Amino acid sequence: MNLKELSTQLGLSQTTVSRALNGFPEVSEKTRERVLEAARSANYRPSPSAAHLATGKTRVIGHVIPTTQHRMINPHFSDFLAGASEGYAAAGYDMLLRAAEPEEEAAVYEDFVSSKRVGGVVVHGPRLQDSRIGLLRSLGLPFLVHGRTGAEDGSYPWLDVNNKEAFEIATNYLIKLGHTRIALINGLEEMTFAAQRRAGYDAALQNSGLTLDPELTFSADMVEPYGYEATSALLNQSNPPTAILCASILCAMGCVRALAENGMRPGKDISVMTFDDVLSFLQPSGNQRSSPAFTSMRSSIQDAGRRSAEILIDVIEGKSSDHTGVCWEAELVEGRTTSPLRD
Amino acid sequence: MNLKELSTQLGLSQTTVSRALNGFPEVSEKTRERVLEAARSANYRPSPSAAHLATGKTRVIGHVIPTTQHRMINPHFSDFLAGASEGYAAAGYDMLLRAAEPEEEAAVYEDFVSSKRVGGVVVHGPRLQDSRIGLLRSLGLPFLVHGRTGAEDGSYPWLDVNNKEAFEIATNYLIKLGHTRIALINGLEEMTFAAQRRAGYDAALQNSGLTLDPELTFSADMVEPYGYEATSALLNQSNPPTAILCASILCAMGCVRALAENGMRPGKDISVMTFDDVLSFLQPSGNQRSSPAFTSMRSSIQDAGRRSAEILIDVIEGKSSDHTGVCWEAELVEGRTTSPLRD
DNA sequence: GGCAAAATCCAAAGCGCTTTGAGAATGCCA
DNA sequence: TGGCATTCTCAAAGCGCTTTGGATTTTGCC
Repeated sequence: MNLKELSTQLGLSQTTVSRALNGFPEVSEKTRERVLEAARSANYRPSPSAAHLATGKTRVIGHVIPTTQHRMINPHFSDFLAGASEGYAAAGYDMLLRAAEPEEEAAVYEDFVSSKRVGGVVVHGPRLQDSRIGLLRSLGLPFLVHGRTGAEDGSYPWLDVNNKEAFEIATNYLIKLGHTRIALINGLEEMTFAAQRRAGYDAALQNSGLTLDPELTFSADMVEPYGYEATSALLNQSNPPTAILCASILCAMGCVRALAENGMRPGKDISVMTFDDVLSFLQPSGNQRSSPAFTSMRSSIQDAGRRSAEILIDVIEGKSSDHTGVCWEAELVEGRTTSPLRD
Repeated sequence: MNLKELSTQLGLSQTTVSRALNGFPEVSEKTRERVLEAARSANYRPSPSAAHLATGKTRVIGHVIPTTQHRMINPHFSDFLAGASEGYAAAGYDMLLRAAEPEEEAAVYEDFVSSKRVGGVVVHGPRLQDSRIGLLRSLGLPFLVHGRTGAEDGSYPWLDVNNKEAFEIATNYLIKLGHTRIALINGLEEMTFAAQRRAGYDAALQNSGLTLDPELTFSADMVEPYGYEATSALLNQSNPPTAILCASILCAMGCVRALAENGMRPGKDISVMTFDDVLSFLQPSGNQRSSPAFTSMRSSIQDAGRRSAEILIDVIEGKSSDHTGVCWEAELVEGRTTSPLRD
């Protein structure tokens, strides 16, 4: 069933039917009703390709999946996508995914533009210095950054968590509990989010007059085994920390695993705090209770995905161009993995 | 830059240029070279929408993301997608994602067909009785099932792991170690994969003359807190198991967490085995070693995604229609979480 | 009742590509 | 050198939609 068939069936022109379906004012309410009803019962869907060709607009948002050498798929990334896809679906948009090596990413964006495949893209994992912003701007491809670059100047749309503030709060929380040797198991510090977290951690320590011990800080991809490795290394030190701050709940789980192997209980023998992206597969489902119950700074990455989708669509449709940047505050959640320093 | 511009620039007709680009034999090698070079230097990309309109074919594969009430995004799902998107990218295909409530899934497929959005779909999470196969067949939309339905009759393409065999092997492995009280923390048994795993477990116990204790088996979504809950419940029983078999490494991690809280060490005080989908974010990255080192049945879900993509593309392009079903065997990996039953 | 204005509706062009059916150029042989 | 079979190239139609500019009908008002 296409427009032509539908319109002859209705005894109307294609113009009128198209206008009726797209909500143009030139068509009477009565006719519109009749058209909508016919379209519904005939199960008519306009062809997105034809519409794209005619209008130059496409209701598709592109995301590039980085395929690193380790084939590491960031679960944070997939939860973000899940949220975003809900946002898209609600607005009648679709999500297009393309796998690419990091060095191919620029070529993918160029391909998106010259083939007119997508109406906009979401940039993932921004770095302090990120050439993608300049590229996308020069390509004229609408975009939204999940996170920020280092030199974020309000000149492009982004959605981010206030990572510096979050880690300053977390570190201060541990300091207030009496801890002075606080380890940081951070993400890759070339990434803006991790650099900001580091800055928050540093600031809190300095404001309290504590010294930064380089032996207590780690920086790597936030996977479970990394949390395990880093914690094992910490426990082997001559003067181990009394509190550990993790950048992701995945690291935190690896951390707890290492502690358990060494007979240490988080919240009793040592304090553990983490940033919690509310990853879906770590949440209790159904009527089960009990999560790891970490003391954490919490901000749902899935919600961020949903909101990002909405903002980007607004940008593409020119509804509100004043979205330059949105910053969310993380929430402090007190769990059972922290306690005042003993003796 | 479009075809028309490119062809006038070359002093050729659109036909010739199109044929040169698409590898038709009617054009001389010399001309083809010239055309390809010009296309490259002009950074020309044909419009997928226009090509779609002209040919009726679209190089896009659809995936439906189920958005359950718990907003649970299966990390197994996302690792599969990561693999699949690599397979698509290699063949010049793209992946289209659409979020939908489970009950909307059928409507999404109908929409895909009537709007001609995709050239095929991958069906995720097949159940023993699954109406989607019949629907897709009647819609004439090419598809591949990741997994199988219960009544798999070789009449549709699928890629699956031999789950029954895998869990029979795993259970037998534990039995050989002397265990007789073996718990199963399984996935949702309405799903085929979980039902098959259950069947393998049952078969192994029966073949060894062991009795099935319903108190030792659990069935739910495979998230970490579920593994924790189930294990906690098991440890509270009057006659707790001496071995636990988990359906996912996520459950296994929850299981180990519960054990640790109760002062039990896997591989020492109790044996733990799991199915390992080789989830990327649990793998050590870089030069770190050490994973949880579970004794496990292993099969990479990311590889499955990649292969699924290849098969589905073959089906769509009519290259090989004899792909009715592909069954992979899981590999037994001996880790440090199992040991012979003591006393 | 008559006329302008408003409300409806329509034919046709065009988006960028593929592909059919036919024409021009080339090579080969007698 | 002429005639025929190949080889290469082309103009034009069509895919399903939107949108311009114009035609037709209805309405409002004196």
